[in-house]
Amino acid sequence: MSTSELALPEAFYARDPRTVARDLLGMSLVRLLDGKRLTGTVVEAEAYLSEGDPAAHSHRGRTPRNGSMFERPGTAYVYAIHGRWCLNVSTEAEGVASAVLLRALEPLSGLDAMRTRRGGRKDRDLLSGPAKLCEALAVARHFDGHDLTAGHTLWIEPPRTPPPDLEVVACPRIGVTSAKDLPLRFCIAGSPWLSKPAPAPTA
DNA sequence: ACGGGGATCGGCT
DNA sequence: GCCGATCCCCGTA
Repeated sequence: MSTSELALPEAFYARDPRTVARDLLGMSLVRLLDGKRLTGTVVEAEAYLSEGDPAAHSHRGRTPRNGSMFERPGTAYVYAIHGRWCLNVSTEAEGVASAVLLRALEPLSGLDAMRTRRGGRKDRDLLSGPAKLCEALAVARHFDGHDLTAGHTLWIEPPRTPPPDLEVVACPRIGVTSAKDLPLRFCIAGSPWLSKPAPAPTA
């Protein structure tokens, strides 16, 4: 069907996951579903590093599950945790295991479909968590290995009207049991759409 | 408003 | 069999 020319290219993802996570803030995630366009603005993302990061799934080497983390930058890595799906993007370089986890989005379009899929929860809770956004956008295991740079069915693109001067805060990641203190969670400061509040930016 | 605990299930030991 | 890169419900204030 349709293919978007706007999808962020491999070169965007072929950088340090911290840089990619920060630069993804303000971008639009687009999901084509049943002829409808469901979109949201990325407001929260976490980096998982290829080296010195015991919280990364790839820390103990390649397995059948985490293989997409090693694929070319811009490849989707979808994994299950506690019976739910979460969406990552592979970063850095092919053969190097690093990724950015999409943790929260601000709803932009296709809200009715999202509300249906999320069981009529408050709009505030449609996309405010890594597994919530996957449920709202119908992202599941079949997207593991999907090429997000192809502009097909699921991709990320720049916003129509670029927001002026985004204020970004970095803080520790949510839910990890190791490497708790690394400031690898990146949020748009003051956004009401985060999975959890983030500290105020240090002036 | 906030925090504790249970549900849930695929992947790995 | 155990352990999560989670979510939701149900207590308390």
